[in-house]
Amino acid sequence: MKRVRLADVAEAAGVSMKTVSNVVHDYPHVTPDMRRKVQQAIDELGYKPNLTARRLATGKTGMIALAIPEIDHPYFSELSRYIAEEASRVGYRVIVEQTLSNPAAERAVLNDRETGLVDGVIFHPVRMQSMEVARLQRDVPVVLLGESVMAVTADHVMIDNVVAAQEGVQHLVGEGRRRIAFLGVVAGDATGSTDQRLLGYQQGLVDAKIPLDPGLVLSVSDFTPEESARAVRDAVASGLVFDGLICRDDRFATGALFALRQAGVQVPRDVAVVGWDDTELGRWASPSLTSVAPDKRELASTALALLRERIDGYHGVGRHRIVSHALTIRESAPLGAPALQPH
Amino acid sequence: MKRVRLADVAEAAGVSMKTVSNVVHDYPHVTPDMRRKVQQAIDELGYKPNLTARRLATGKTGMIALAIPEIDHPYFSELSRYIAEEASRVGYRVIVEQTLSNPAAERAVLNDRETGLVDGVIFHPVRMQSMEVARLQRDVPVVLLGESVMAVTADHVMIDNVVAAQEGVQHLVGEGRRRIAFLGVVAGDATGSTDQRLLGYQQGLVDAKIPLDPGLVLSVSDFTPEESARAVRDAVASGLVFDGLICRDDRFATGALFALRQAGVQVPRDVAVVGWDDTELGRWASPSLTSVAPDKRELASTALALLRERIDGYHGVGRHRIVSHALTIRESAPLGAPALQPH
DNA sequence: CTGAAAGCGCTAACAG
DNA sequence: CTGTTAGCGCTTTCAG
Repeated sequence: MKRVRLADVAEAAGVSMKTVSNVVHDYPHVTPDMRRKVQQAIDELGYKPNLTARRLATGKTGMIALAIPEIDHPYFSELSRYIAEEASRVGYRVIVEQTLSNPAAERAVLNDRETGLVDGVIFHPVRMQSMEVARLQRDVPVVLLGESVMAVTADHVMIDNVVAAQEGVQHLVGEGRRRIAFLGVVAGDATGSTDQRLLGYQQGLVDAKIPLDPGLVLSVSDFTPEESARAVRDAVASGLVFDGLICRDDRFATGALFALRQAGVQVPRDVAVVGWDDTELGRWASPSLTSVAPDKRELASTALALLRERIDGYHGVGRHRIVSHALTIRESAPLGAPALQPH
Repeated sequence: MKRVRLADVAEAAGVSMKTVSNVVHDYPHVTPDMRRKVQQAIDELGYKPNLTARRLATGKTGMIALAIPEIDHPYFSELSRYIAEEASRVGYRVIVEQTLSNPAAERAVLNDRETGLVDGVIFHPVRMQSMEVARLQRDVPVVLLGESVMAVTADHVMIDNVVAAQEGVQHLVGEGRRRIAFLGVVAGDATGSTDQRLLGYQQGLVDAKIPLDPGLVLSVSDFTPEESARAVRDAVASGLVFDGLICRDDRFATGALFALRQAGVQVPRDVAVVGWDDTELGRWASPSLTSVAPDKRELASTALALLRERIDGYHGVGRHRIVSHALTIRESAPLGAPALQPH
C-alpha cells in the first residue's frame, strides 16, 4: 500500500500543491468550493501528511524529550503524567528517555541522541555535574529538574527542599517528637536533593533547639525500599531510639514502614514517619503516609512554560523557579496525636 | 550557532558526502587514513547527523509509540519501563502516548497521529472495539496489549486471564476459604479483562464445587482505589459475609485493604485478598499483597519481537501470544494460614 | 573504493 | 487567491 503524497492529492484535485497545503493547514484565503474539492480528494485518497518531511522542511519537531532516571518510580511516573498532559495541551508530544541513573545515558541525553529529534528536553539528572551540563548542552533548549545541577545555560525548576524538610521536622516537633531520625543518605549519591533535605532537617532541629545527633542520620546503600527497610531494621536492632523519622522519599518511607512493622514498632504511636513526594505508594500505605508534596502539576507546567520560551527563541541565562509544596498530613504522622511519652 | 551538516564536513575534509556518510555509518570499505581524516573533521566541526533528515531519506524512524491509558498507573508504569528497556536494547526509542481511556485519543493513536512518526505502535486499548481497530489501523504495524480487542491485522499479547483467576480462587480455596468475592466490575468497562477474570473466578468456584453467589460480585464505579474502597466499605456495611477477595487489579486491592482495615476486618485472618498485576503498590502494602503476576518482562519482549517482525515486513494475519504468569504469594493471602473457622 | 546527483515529502518564498 | 520552485539534510543508486 503506497503512501499517498501531497502531490498525489494535488493532481487528483487538479490544483497545485500549495493549495492542498493551504487546505491542510486551514489557511484563511481559500475559496469554499476549492476547499471542498481538495478536501474530497484528501478523503478519497486517504491522505495523511508525512510528519517527518514536514519537520525537515520546518525545522520544528513538535516533540520534547523527558529524561528521567526511572519511568516506574512513583514520583517520576506521576510527574510524567502531568508533563504529558501539559505537553499535549500545548501541542507537543513527549518522548521518554530512561537514564537509569547511568552517567553515559545522561550524557547521551544532552549529546548526540536528541539531534534534530526534539525541540527541547526536560531533564532530571542524577549523576551529571553542572559543568558537564554546561559543556554538553549546546544546540537544544533544556530545562533541568531536581536539585543536582545549576546550569547557566539551562533553566531550572524545583521546590524549596530545605524549607520543606524544615517544615517536616517542625510538624514532628509540634507533635511532641524529639528523637527525629533522617533516612537516608545514599553512598555515592550525586544529587543535591539528599543534601538539601538533610540540611533542612538539621535546620529544623536547630530551630526547635534540639541537639543534632549524627547517629540519627541513617545511611542506605541504594534507592530501593528493600534497602531502606534493611537500614531501618538494622537501626532498630542496634538499639537506636527514635520517635520520628523523616524520609528522603516515599519509597524509603515505604521500606521504613515495612521494617518498623516487622520489628513490632507502631506507627505513629512509637515512631511518626514523614515521606517525600506524596505518591500513590504512600497514599495507600498502611498507615497512610504523611508526605512532603511538591506541586507536581505546577512543576510540570512551569517546566514546560520555560522550555517553550527557549524554543521560541529566548537565549538568556538560566532562570530558576521555585514551585510550591505542602506537607500532606496522613496517618503516619497525624495532627493531634502526640507520642505516648511526651517529653 | 549554525548547525554543521554532512556537506560541511565533506568540504572541510576535502572528500565527498558519500565518504563522510561511510565513515559515520562505519562502513567497512574505507581506507584507514581516509577514515582518520574524516573523523577529525567531524570532531573539529562537532558534526552530528540530523535524525529527521535521515528519516526522510530512509523511511525508518527508529521509534515506536507506546499507547497506554495512564502513565502513572503502577501496572503501566512498570510495563513501560520494561518496554523502554527492551526497545533501547534493540535500537528503538519510545514515544509515550497517554490515552486516558479517551475514545478519541485511542482513535488518534491508530489514525493520523502516528503518520510517519513511528515505525510501529504497541497499544493497550480500553475503549476501542475490534472492528474499529481493524478499520483504522492501516499503514502502521500494531501490537495490541490487554484483553479488549482481537484484531486480525494486528498481533496480540496477553496472559491467560481465565486460568490466572482460576488459580487465584484455587489458592484461596486451598487455604480454606469458601465465601470468595470478586472486586470489581466497572460499569461501562469495555475491556475484556474484567470479563475474563470474572469468568475465571466463576470457573474456579465451579471447580471447587462452591455455588456461585451473585451477591459476591462487587461493582465499582471507576478504576480508582477510592472507589474500590467505597465498594468494599459498602459491602461490609451491608452485612455481606466473605472470607476471600479476588481483585481485578492491585489498585482495587489496595483500596480494598484500606476499607477492610477501616472496618476492623483483619487481613488475611478474616478475609484473604488477592490482587492482580503484582505492582510495587502491592509489594509494599500492609499486609503485602498476594497478586497475580504477569511476566511483564516477557510481555514486553514478546510485544517488541512481534512488532519488529511486522516492521521488517511481515504482513500475515494477527498472531496471538500468551505469556506466562504466576501467583505471587504474600501476606494478604499466605500459604498455610487457613481462615479462623475452616469449613 | 570514492564521487555526483537524484530523490525522500513537505514548506515557504516569490511570482503571477 | 493560486501555482512554481528551490530547498531542508541525508541516503543511495550508479558511474568512475
